[in-house]
Amino acid sequence: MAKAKRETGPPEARREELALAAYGEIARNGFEGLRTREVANAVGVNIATLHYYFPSKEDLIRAVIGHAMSRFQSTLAATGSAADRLRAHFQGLRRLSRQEPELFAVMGELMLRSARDRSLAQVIGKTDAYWQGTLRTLIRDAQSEGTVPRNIDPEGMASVIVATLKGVYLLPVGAGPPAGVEKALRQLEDVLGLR
Amino acid sequence: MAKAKRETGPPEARREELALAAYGEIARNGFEGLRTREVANAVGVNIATLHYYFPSKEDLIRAVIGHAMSRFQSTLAATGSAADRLRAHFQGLRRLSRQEPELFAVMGELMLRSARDRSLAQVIGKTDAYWQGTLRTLIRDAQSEGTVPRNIDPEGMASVIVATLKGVYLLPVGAGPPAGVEKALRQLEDVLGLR
DNA sequence: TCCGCATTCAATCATCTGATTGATGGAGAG
DNA sequence: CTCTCCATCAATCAGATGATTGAATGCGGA
Repeated sequence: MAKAKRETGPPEARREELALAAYGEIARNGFEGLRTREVANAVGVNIATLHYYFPSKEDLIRAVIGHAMSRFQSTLAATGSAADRLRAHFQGLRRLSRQEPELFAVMGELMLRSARDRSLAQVIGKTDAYWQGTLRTLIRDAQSEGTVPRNIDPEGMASVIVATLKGVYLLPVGAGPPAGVEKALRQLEDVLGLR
Repeated sequence: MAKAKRETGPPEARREELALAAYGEIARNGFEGLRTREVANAVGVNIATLHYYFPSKEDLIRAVIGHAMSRFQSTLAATGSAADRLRAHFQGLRRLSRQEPELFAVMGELMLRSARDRSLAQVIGKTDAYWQGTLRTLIRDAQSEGTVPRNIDPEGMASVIVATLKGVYLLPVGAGPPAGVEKALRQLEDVLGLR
């Protein structure tokens, strides 16, 4: 259209490029090590240019949050029986942790930071509630289908699953071998009767 | 006038005071917001004095790590049957999270940082292994006692418990109400037949 | 009393870091 | 061709931050 060529055009690409670079920077160095200069450098751009797109560092961080959260929401999409969708969820997280380990590093940083950032806490709280609610429903449905044992409380188990996945994926202990991860996941699946 | 009299007990007192202040600072602001000046201020001491006891910021952080880890190890001490000791462990964590919430904030920071700090990762990895190992043994013993169901894998369930507790306590979502915490803990206790 | 040692402080340094300013090149409109 | 923005850059600022220096202050021993 006539005027704004930046709404969806190439200039928007630069914006995303910068947000992406910041995302990677946080994954590698945490918020503690996030430097605007490094972000600009990674894109091969002047610091002033970064501030042209993001007036302040906080604005840049907001963009990173948006990116991370959107990446994450893609893990609950699946079809089939409730049990199948639960299996798919676990499997999807396994795959995601292999293909995009940075995402989990960033999510961990975001969760910790949410303790000191009200607006961030709100964003995360919402995603969290949706996640847990979806799991609760899936567990309940899977009980109706006869897959998940009846003596399990959907609400409580949803809490356990969410907490376990957070603990396993967002707080890595031995940087390299995800041995404990698989043990925990398998045990969860066993309790749910998914194997 | 003469210099104000210092309240020196043991020569280590000032050192601990500073480490404690840094500990509190990290609990409030995270590593991201740790400033040596603030730490010195909190103790009412000159920055140079801080550097007299801790040549570098890293040295100060090491001391904080030591303090946090030692505080944490006190949660596994208990006597009685394996089931009782498991119950006591959960109960002890509930109490600790009420009485020393800072400890969990700091532990969360440490866990995240361990991804970028090899020596820290080693310290935490050791504590983690000990924790998980103890739980595994307790679960196995509780199975012999007939409390915990036989179909549970002690190794896997220990992983689940550790991960769940980390997720629940170290990655707070809704800053205030620990509603989800209690749900998750109860469900874990139910699965273990502890209630 | 004098000396040495342990502590502490005021002042300062060197750098880092987020942010701003003014100028420049280029593409499209008239 | 010229005028006008958009995007970008080099240079710079102001404040923060980890660390150092050299000088006090007080205490115990010789």
